[in-house]
Amino acid sequence: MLVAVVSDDGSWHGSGRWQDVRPDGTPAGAPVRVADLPAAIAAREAAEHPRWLWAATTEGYPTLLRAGVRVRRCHDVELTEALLLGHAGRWGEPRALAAARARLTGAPVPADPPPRLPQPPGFAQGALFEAMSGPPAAAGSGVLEALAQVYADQHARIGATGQPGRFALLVAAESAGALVGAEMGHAGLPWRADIHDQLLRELLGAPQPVGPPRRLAELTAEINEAFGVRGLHPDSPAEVLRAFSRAGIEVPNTRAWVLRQVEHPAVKPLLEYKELYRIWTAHGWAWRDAWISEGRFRPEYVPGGVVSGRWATRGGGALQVPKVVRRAVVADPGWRFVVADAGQLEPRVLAAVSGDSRLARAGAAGDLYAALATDSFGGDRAKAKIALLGAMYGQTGGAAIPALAVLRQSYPTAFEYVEAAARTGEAGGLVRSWLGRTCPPASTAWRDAGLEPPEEGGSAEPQGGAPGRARGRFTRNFVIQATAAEWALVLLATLRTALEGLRAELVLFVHDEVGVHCPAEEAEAVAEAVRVSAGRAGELLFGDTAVRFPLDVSIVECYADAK
DNA sequence: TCTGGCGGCGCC
DNA sequence: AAAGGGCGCCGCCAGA
Repeated sequence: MLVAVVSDDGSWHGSGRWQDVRPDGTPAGAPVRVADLPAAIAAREAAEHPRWLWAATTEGYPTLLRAGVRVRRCHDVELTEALLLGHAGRWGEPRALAAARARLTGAPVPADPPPRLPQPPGFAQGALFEAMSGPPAAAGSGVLEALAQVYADQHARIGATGQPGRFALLVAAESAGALVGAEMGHAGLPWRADIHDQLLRELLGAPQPVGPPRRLAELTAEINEAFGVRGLHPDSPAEVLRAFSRAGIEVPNTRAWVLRQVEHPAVKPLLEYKELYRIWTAHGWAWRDAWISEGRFRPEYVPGGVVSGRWATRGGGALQVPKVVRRAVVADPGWRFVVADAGQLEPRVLAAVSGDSRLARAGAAGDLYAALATDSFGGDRAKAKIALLGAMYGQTGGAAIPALAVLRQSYPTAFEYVEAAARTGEAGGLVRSWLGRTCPPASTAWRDAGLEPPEEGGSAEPQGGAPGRARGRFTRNFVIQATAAEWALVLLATLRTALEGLRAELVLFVHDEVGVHCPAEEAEAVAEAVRVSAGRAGELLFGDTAVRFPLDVSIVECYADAK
């Protein structure tokens, strides 16, 4: 059963209405008013586990979670609309429920509300902020009708895609991902502020009332001494470039890998400075004070926030936590982390989607690169790896050239799969993931490249030169990265279901890695659930394929000890 | 003084 | 080992 649901005032903790809807989107009963939305949803969820049809998971689900209410399934109209618009080559059009309905009725299409700003928990979330942002778009009368009407239309549009079964799976996974994202934000990642402080002091020295901590100040002095100057700021690329120039060394920029090739006494302290400076500014004491509360790091996840379908976060940098800082991620007493990451996910995805049976046979092995090396690269694993990475990312030079030639020769089907995606992109066309997520049109890429977008109707014009090649690399990678993201999303959704009935909670999801926080006695069961879910994800996406998707699973007390 | 673009680096 | 694809975040820097 599908149940359209809306909050009367958008708060999701007062009254609301719902209405049963048939799978084709036609109403299956009259609207029903409920006085206490969280309580009513909880009761109905317990009774029958309906699929909840709502405008956007981000609108109400966090509030429901705070009220202790979880749901098993939903259909997120906004995320689905974004997928369908993209599939139709209409990337970037407004995706909110109100916009989707306006397109159906011929009314003027309202723009989406601007995305919220990054906001650490507890900051300005009171009445003032809510008053400033106004009532949510999905409140008020007519919303139930809009939900049913737009759902029916989306149902029909999914059916009209080239691969309706796959696209339906994508829509279901995207909605499930939205639930997981909210639940992970609610649960938070266990984070020991005291250990964080201790490791910052070990790395950086004591924090100072004003200015950088002791170790950074020392390194600044060392760098100045090495250059024979005073007052140089190591964090100013322009000043560092000038200092090297005065020393007779011309470098194109001050990136770490460039400096590593330079012989000069300033290089060593500069490299150490960069590393520590990054930790201080991005994950130092200020970050900890803003983002850690009650022993938890609660970033705001944005499922589908990246064009490839990967998640993004709003504030907090949860997907870029430096490895050294992960020592602060410690399970509660008596609890463990089960951390699992997919090994060699992207080449396995290429093997599966391309239908290259020879590559798929290699993908059946635990080490795909090694199997590939034995098969065609004379046992040279490094060369096999370079070949695959080069093919997926569009590398054109260096050591990749001979490796790519071997790949083209021995695995022509897989090679052609990514080549075709690159050609399509360079010609201004669109490519799709396995389940049907579609890349943005070329005009977007051109804007990103600082060029004028093409004239109306000219989006299929080929674009030569560097921008065209850049778009070719983008579409080449998109078909792989977006499909890998789908595999991970399906794994996540499957795992979420498998964890029902346990105390275990999903607390971590980083592209191809998941983390579950659970009582120690549940750890083995959780580890097994993750492995089973990975297998299921492969089957759901690719059906009968020789390719396997093995996981590295660790049971640890500290995240830094995973793998 | 404020702001957008960019350099640089963290993660996958 | 590097470069190639995707991001977010920070501070610098030049221009309004």
